[in-house]
Amino acid sequence: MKIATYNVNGINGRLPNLLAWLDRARPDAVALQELKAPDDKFPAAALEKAGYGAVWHGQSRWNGVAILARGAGPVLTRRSFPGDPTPEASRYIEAAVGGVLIGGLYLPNGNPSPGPKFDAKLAWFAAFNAYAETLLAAGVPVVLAGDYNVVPTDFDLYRPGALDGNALVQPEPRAAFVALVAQGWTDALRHLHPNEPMFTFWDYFRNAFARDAGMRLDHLLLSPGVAKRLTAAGVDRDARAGEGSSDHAPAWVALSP
DNA sequence: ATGCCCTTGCGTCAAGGA
Repeated sequence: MKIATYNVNGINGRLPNLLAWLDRARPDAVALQELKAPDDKFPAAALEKAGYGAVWHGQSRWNGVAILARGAGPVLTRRSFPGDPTPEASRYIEAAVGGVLIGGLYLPNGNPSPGPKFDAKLAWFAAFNAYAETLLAAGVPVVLAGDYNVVPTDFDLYRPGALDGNALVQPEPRAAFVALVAQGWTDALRHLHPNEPMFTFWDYFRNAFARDAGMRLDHLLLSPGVAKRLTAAGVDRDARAGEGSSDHAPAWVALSP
């Protein structure tokens, strides 16, 4: 079973890119972020035609998350999590696919830092960590997949110091990510690739992708039972290279049955 | 210190992104 996370940066504007990647990568389940589309503009018919059922939580212009499942409908469990400080923003969706509970998240960016947006990021992160702990306590197979808007360490960044002052690299969100993983989750890409950066995002500015001036922002955290089934993990960089691509690339894990 | 580039909306600019 292959599970991916992909910040599409506008699902309608980049629908051809998304469909082409689905056709190549054939993931069984996908968490999507930054739909930038309200619920009634979600391209359900086009995805259905491509063989994917979907549940979504849209919002006009910003945010927006969805979960896709190949050859099936994801079984929706939540469109926000208990304790979400800003449930009016579409940043979480959760569904069961193939016996795995998938939490799809889009954590607030938090810039500029410091400031109210940074404070809101930390508040969202703290509330999410509390919810994640209840998922672990439930003992069910879970994958928390999404754009965490955190560069966990300097190794996850093309040049240490390149983002000084940026909300993505501040000690507080980094500590929150460490605390989340410490609950018992496995950071799948880092676990299987301890010596490669595994970037998932490259700025549109300054020819960043060609220079490989990237960062690792998109993560798949596995509950203990799922982690035992982990056989491979990667980033589909070719999806970032194409014309009209998102500034993120899909990240994925493969699980044994 | 800021812009670079790119998205969406009822819009020919603003706001958010990272």
